[in-house]
Amino acid sequence: MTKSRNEIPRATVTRLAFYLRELQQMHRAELANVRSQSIAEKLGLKDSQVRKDLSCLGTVGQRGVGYRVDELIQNIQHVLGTDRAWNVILVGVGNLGRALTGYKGFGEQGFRLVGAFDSDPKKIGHKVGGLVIQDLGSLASFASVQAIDLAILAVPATAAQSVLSVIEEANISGVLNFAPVAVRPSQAGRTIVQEVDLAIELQRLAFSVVR
Amino acid sequence: MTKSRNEIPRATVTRLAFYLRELQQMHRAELANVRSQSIAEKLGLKDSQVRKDLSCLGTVGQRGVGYRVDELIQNIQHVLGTDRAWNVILVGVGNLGRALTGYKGFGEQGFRLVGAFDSDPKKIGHKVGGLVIQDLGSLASFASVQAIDLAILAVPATAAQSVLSVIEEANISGVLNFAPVAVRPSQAGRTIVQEVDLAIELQRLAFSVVR
DNA sequence: TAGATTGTTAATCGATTAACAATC
DNA sequence: TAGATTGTTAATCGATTAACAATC
Repeated sequence: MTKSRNEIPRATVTRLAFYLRELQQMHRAELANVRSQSIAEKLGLKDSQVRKDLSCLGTVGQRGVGYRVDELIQNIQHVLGTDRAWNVILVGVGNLGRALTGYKGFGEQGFRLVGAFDSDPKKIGHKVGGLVIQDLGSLASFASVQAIDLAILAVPATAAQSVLSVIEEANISGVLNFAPVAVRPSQAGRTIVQEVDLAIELQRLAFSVVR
Repeated sequence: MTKSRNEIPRATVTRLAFYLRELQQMHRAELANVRSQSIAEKLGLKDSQVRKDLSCLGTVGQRGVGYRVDELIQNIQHVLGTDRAWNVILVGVGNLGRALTGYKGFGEQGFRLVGAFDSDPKKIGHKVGGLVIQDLGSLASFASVQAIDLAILAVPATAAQSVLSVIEEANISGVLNFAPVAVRPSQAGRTIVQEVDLAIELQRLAFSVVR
């Protein structure tokens, strides 16, 4: 079978999100049009790469002119699924979790932080970033009322796998895992986990510097 | 020209850092040996992928037995360059920056946070994570005395590019950029920048969930 | 030895790039 | 029209995988 029209390569998806970031900035600067070369230069890519990626959106450019910034933004958001709001909860209100509740970037891309959970009784009831910290035990009932799409997992490594089970049982479909351990969904193929490890990013940088 | 023995693909470098994380956990659990299949299962990869990656280390496995955990750890750290300590500074003590000073994972991988800088006079002189916040203006002189290897850039998007110039002038060779904007080193090829964007990670997750 | 697991090959798959016809 | 820039092709490059001989 040949590749369907709207199957988008993972590498392209990542770049589309970076294009979006630049385009939103251009939009704020009131630029109406942009060429593939301008985007490419900002991100250190080839212009042909940018055009190839953008062609996945279902053709929006004008030959001789370029792309409309606002149209591109809408198209990318539609492909990424961020043309609607996503309800997100934070699980684990430690050092990092606390910072994430104040992170502006999530809201700007349509991710609404609507709940915060922890298992430490000393934290429960206190507020963080405008949210009352709730007990992990009430996650399932909360999720069934609130329609939660995603969870940010920011608990210690030792707790990550078992907390993931709780998240899975609450029927949350995606997890962004900041815990420095690989967690695996128990039921095959239900919850999607995306790993983020800040120390690993630093290691990748270190490697680049040494070479 | 054929590929040199110690050129390691970027994709492999990233996975090696993940292997390292698992191996360190196994080491703490006092496991002496490990098979490629065990590592693969934990991370959702193929065993042949793991073996291929590990073969970049210059052969450490024993047929019929597996790999020695401690040997593997040392080899990966050597390749990544984290078999020595790295001096890191934080630039931008906002919400996220503050959390990063308390992030244990950096220290565990050999990254020492040795300085914190901000341009806000109200913050200067105060302490964060055991470090006195210094003025951005004193970054260059601090770096010349302290031998700084890397900088974590956690300033607002609007400031990122100009602060990068300050970092470059201080001869710091690598920057981990958390600012949600692409920054480009001014002098060609000197400072290496690695982008991390937490909102983009959430967008990638959203895409996976929708598909 | 028999059983297990690596190291490596070759095939396949996916991603990047240069080039240029199409066309605004 | 002339100039510019897209959209797309085909070539190249890089990464993944199955399979199995080598060997502990």
